[in-house]
Amino acid sequence: MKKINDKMQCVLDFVEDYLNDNGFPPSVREICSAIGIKSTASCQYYLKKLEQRGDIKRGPENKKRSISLTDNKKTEKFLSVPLIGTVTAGVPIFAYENLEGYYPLPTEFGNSDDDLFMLKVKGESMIDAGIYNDDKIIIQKTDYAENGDIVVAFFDDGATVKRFFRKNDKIILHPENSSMSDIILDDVKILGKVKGLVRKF
Amino acid sequence: MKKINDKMQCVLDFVEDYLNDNGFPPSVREICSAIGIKSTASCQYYLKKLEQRGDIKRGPENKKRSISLTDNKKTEKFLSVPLIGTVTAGVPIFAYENLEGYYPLPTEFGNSDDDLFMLKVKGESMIDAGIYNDDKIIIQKTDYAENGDIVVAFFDDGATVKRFFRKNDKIILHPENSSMSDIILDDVKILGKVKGLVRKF
DNA sequence: GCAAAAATCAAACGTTTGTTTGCAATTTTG
DNA sequence: CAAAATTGCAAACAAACGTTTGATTTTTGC
Repeated sequence: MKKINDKMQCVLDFVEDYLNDNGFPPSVREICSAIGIKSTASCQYYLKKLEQRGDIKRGPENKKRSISLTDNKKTEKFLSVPLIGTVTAGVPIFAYENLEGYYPLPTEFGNSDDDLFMLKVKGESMIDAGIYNDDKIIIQKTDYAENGDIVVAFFDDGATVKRFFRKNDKIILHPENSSMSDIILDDVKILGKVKGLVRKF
Repeated sequence: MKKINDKMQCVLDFVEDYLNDNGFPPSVREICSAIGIKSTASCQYYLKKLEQRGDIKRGPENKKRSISLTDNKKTEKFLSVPLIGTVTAGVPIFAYENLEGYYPLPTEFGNSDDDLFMLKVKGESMIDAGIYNDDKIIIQKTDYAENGDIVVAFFDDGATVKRFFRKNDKIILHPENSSMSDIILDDVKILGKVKGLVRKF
């Protein structure tokens, strides 16, 4: 009884697809007509087996459309991190206008998506640290940085990615690019630390 | 009519939670008792408003439990790509033992997860191309490559990442690292092309 | 080839559930 | 304050749906 056969797979596939397409589960009769069986009893028959195998779960008796996928079928946990478009002076970073969408990330980057965001890198100022133009960097919100951290800081009316140092009461924003020079400031607004990046070739 | 008020928010929250907990949507009456209203008509009233605002979607008339969240609420679509641990000679790459888990990726890397996999990079042979040790690279399965592609090839009993060239009937696997030299072969088994990477600092 | 098991069906039944209607209470607005 | 809009209720209807039963067909194992 542990084996899965064609029809069972059909039912399972259909339920998955239907859920993906509609956001709610199919009814028994919808499954019937989808996989080409004429009796709802046959469908029940398969559903019972799929439940026994642990592929699906069914709600309490008589609840309409109460089929759900079990965890081993459900997509694994992941983070959904806001991808910020442009950073402009004045407008708060996380204003809706700046939001380009949400980006899925594995949980290894954090436990909650609350303190993470992403930013598209413009420029070559960090190429020696392996951060290239158009990379999407993953940033953990914080206003504090330690020496050597790669940070996103507010500078010159926009966000900039640099390596951070504090020396003799001055802040040094160091570009990892031998053709560029350090930015030295009295104070700086730090948006977060760079925790990772995603690149598309 | 564009504003959301407490009760509407309650309904919306409940629907979201219910969907998360059960995998299928609540019925109108369940919403009623959850948020403490006694008439199903009142619930319809809120559901209609939420639908007008675009927060939820409702299925065709009379379909039971056909509430779904709209895309701005739904977790966006994403890919679930297998992350391969070690590549060993003999064992098929996609053997279960080699599978370290699944990794979420945005859909910009492909439409289906079928032809993608990921690999953890070991070594420094591609640092000049911005691929570092311990990076996770995203690979599209293919056995054909064009000049200049960064490929994953089977070489020396394992997978190696190199830039690919074909010249005078020879295959050149070129490491992007000035301290390493080209590998020249008569033939090579290509596993795929590198499409992107994910790095964790 | 035959008996047992598995798969499928049609039909009917009772529940759950979406929908509607009409009216009352409350809040907002001019 | 009166009119209008909003919010709420109870009740009843009809549609969609899950479930069950018992029979029929198909497959399987010997």
